[in-house]
Amino acid sequence: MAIEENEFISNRLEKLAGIREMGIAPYPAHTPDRLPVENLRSIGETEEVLCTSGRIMAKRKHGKTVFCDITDQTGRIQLFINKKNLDEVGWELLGKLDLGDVILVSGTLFITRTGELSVRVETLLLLAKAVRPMPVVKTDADGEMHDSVSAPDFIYRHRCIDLMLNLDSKNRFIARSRIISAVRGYLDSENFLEVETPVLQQIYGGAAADPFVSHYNSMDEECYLRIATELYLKRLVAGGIHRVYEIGKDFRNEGVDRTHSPEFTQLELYEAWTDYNGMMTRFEDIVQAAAKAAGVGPVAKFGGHEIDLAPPFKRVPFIPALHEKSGEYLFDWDAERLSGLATRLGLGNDIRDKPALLDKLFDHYVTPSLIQPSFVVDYPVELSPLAKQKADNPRITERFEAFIAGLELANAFSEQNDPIYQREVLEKQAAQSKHRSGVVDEEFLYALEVGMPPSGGLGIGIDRLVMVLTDAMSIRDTILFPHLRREQ
RNA sequence: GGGCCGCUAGCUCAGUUGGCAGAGCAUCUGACUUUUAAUCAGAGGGUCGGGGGUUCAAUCCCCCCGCGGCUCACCA
Repeated sequence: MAIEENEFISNRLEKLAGIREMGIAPYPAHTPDRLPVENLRSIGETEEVLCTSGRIMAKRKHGKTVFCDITDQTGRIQLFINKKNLDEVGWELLGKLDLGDVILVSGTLFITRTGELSVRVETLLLLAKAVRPMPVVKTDADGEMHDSVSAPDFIYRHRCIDLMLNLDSKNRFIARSRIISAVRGYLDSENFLEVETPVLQQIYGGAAADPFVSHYNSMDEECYLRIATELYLKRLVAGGIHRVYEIGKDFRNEGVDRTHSPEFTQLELYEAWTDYNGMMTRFEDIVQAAAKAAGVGPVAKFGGHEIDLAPPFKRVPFIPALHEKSGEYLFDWDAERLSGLATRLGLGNDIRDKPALLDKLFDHYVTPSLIQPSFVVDYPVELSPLAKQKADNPRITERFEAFIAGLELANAFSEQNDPIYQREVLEKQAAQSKHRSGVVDEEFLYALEVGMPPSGGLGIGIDRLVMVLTDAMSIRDTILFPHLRREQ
């Protein structure tokens, strides 16, 4: 299929043909040594002939002088191209260059009358001709952007354009990469071992979510994309890898919104000889490391809030907080009464069981107030099938969820390691839940039966962490290629 | 899946109480040897998301569909 034609593309294709007719290869195989644009800036004025390359972002023609701005990953620099400094071929080539073309230039560096460091171009080489035009962004004297690309679907579908033109977006993805790197660095320095567990699973578990279903032809069996790594990582703890983590994609076949993506990146770590208190410290440490990597100070700005990231984070007990915010002792209400309240609040009327109702009501009453980093602790046991109960109160578990800016960022608990209790819970759950077809993960239970040391486990939504640290209002802005419906 | 909003030139967006489709930037032609949102003169560029309906006439009103955003539901 030929590329879609329009005035702009055919225009450029003609120039491309013209360049070929000149005997110039428009996509040469390799380039001579070049300096990053940033290096030229730090060198400043010089009579030495230097070489750099980049994409043409602006072109200002003045007869026999042409000014171009080119950019590479390190920055922008102006080219001063004068007919008298260039050979005839170079000058003819210049006439066939457009915004977006990738070029290589060499020349000396000088400062123009208006005070801008510029390359006095002596040789000009084309490295890649752009046949598709890209939007032009201009910044006026007040620093205001004109014609920036803002349509969300355009940005998500053509991320290459977004990265070229929207500095905020580019910086966000750089920050994301550095955050993940810093998290790894922290965990590695604490002697955690990074592992990889199956993405393609015959039994999925570790969370309550609908999976993506696939089919393995040669085995002729149904399989699933993982929804969590939990049940595999705990087998490793039982096996003696006492500090272990995985950073990877989980897949949940559920609705998409500002804070949910069908494939998202999760860190799960498990650590023996500690409990959920240890996980709070780990979470605080990881947030510190990530914030530092993202260049965020002790106070992060997010959606107009100022968020103080300095530890220790606030502890908010689940049940007392719910009682305080709702003004009612909801934990003592029965399911019917809770359901009535939920319905009146417009929270949906199809929820029947009490724990789910409490969770829903907590979301309504308490979560929006959790702007500053907070650990919601001591969840009702029914909401936490894989967590250990408190020694002095079996109705609640040693579990926390971490919230920042009203976003749930992490979930952690003292891991349940009683194989008899765990089997009961999982079998009951498998029988009731729409998410399981009556199947429990026997290999996971086998590991608990062999014996797993007391451990803490922590899962962190990396995309949401990036949201908080880069002031992104949608999870899609933190994912390079978010899932979109197919274009018709 | 429900509700609301949006879709107009390559990009950002006006607009029409239903009557020849608009601007800035970008593109093309010309002028210009230190400009920087360069400037000046001229030109081209549209299935007004798609389909159907109402009407003398639809980009505009109605219906269906597509895509997107927000929101609700779902979601440990």
